[in-house]
Parts: sequence; structure tokens; C-alpha cells
Amino acid sequence: MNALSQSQQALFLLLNEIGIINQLSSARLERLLPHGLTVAQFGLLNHLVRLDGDWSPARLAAAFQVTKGTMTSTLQRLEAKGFISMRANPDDGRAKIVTLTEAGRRAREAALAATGPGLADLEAVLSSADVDALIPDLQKLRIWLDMHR
Amino acid sequence: MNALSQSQQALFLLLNEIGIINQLSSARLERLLPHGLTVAQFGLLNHLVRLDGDWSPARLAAAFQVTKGTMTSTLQRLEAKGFISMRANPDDGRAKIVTLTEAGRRAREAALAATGPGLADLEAVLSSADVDALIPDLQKLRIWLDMHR
DNA sequence: TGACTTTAGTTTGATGTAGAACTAAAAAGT
DNA sequence: ACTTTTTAGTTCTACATCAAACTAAAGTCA
Repeated sequence: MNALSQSQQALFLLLNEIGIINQLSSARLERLLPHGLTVAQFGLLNHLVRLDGDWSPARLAAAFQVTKGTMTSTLQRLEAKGFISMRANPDDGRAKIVTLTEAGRRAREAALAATGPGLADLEAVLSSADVDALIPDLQKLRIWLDMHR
Repeated sequence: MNALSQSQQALFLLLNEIGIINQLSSARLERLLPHGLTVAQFGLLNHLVRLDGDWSPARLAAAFQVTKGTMTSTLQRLEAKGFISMRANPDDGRAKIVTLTEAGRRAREAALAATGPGLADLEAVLSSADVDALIPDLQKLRIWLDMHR
């Protein structure tokens, strides 16, 4: 019947907490973001600012661990907003090259400024030390899930 | 410019890890679930089995921390599969009463049996002790987010 | 009692997501 | 060289989700 071991139940609970936190924190972040940016779009802008260079949609999909279809969709929405541009890769007829525009860079700056205070509030509950303590185990879990999918 | 304190960066990283884990673990779970059940639907069946009694869509939405619209959608899909039934509440013309069907109970048992092994695999990376150590801080975070939305 | 407010539920539109089917181009194998 | 396989991207379908607009039924209050 109810054939879940205690450790399985704990895992279920953990994944459940993670699901709810993800939902609530994304909603919270999204309410703060300007230009109707979503968390996915903001993440992509951040990525392009921090890791300069040429990024193809395929590399981005791998970096964010989403399917190519998902990345196509997010890139199209950012392009519609004028925050990125895409051109064909002259060396590879299949590929495209994604570039951050100036407007995209400014939008990312504005988004960062807008979300900072909301994050500061969060520090009231979870100290920097708490966060640092959580991350290694979560990374272990994430890496395993990524390798075994 | 890059005006994020170190602790804010750590928080971003934490939320990012949580987002990816949620994504990957949900996808993993869903591949194992029978009857085309989704994680949301499975969660609802589990809830109804464990916490017997009368549940209105509104109470369920509050319990799962989703909007009423989301709950309407999930309930409709479960009803279409024959796993729950809904009837009007005779004492309140606005409300409905959600009931688990026998087929729903069986589907939940099957789902539990199908996902058990997949969870057992996970224990290889994250021991029961690791999980128990993670949960309190995550709960703290979840509760705060829930209260401040 | 009559007006205002709150609550329950549905619907619609936008977004992110997976997965599968599909096209086109490059790479590998023979 | 020719065939086969892999890779890059898009499109389509189904689902979860939120937010906002909407209807109907209670509840409140003056």
C-alpha cells in the first residue's frame, strides 16, 4: 500500500519545498522586474552580460538546461523587446549568433537595480551563512539530476 | 553598475539552483508517472488520499499556494481522467466539494509504486541525513516567502 | 432591507516548460 | 564520393502557472 520509506518521504518533502520556493520566489522577482521581463528573460540577460562572447541558442539552452524549443521561445521574446539580436553564423550554416544590444544592457542594469531591495529583504530570514551552507548540497543534487536525465 | 552585494549574489545562486532542481526533478518524476499524470495532478491525488475529508477548490488552492484559476484547471484535468469528482456544496451555492474516486485512489497507488525506484536512485547522492539537514532552512525560506507575497 | 464588500469559481491571455516531429546543414564512416 | 549520423533551430501540442476580468452567491453594515 503506502509503500514509501521514511527517506523517500523526506525526499518528497524536500522536492515539494523546493517547488514551492521556486514558485513563490519567481513570482516575487517577476513583480519587481521592469519592461515586463520574466525570470527566464532576466536570467538570459544576466548571462550575456557576465559571460561575454558569442553564444549560440544551442549553447545557451545547454547552459540553462532547457530544451532548444524553450530557448527559441525565450530568445524570440527578448528579440521582440529589442534586448538581443541574432544573426546567422557565417562559419556554420545551421547556427546563429546571439548578441546583447545596448538596450538589453540598460534593461539588465535597471532590472538589477529594481530587484536588489527585494533580495535584501530576504536576507532577513536567511543569513548569508545559511545560504552558503545550503548551496553545496543543492549543487550536488542538481548536478546528479543533470547527469542522469 | 554591477551593484549586487556578495550575499545578494549568493541568494541569486541559491534561487537559481532551486529553480533548476525543480525543473529537472519534476521532469524526472513526470516521466515515471502513469496515466499521463503530471506532478501537479499527482500532488493533488496524494493530498486527497492523505488528508481525507471535504475539500473545496478554494481550500485546495490555498493549500498548494496556487491561484484559483490554476486549481480550476488541474481539477478539470483530473476530473476528465475520472480520478476525482466534484459536486455542488448544498450549504453554499458558490462552493464545490471535491472527492477522490476509486479510480483516483488506484491511480495514486500505481503512481507511488512507479516513482519509488526513481526516488531510491536519488538517495545515492543525497543521504537521508543530508535531506533532513536541508529541510529546516528551506522551510524557513518558504514560510517567509509565503507570508510576504 | 438595500447597498457595499468579500468569497468561490471560471475564463482568457501571456509565458515557460517538455517532448516530439520536422528541416537543414555539418560531421563521420565506409 | 556517398551514405549515415549528429547537431542546430523551429514549430506544434499539452500542461502549469499567474494576473486580471468576470459571474454568482454570501456576508456585512447602516
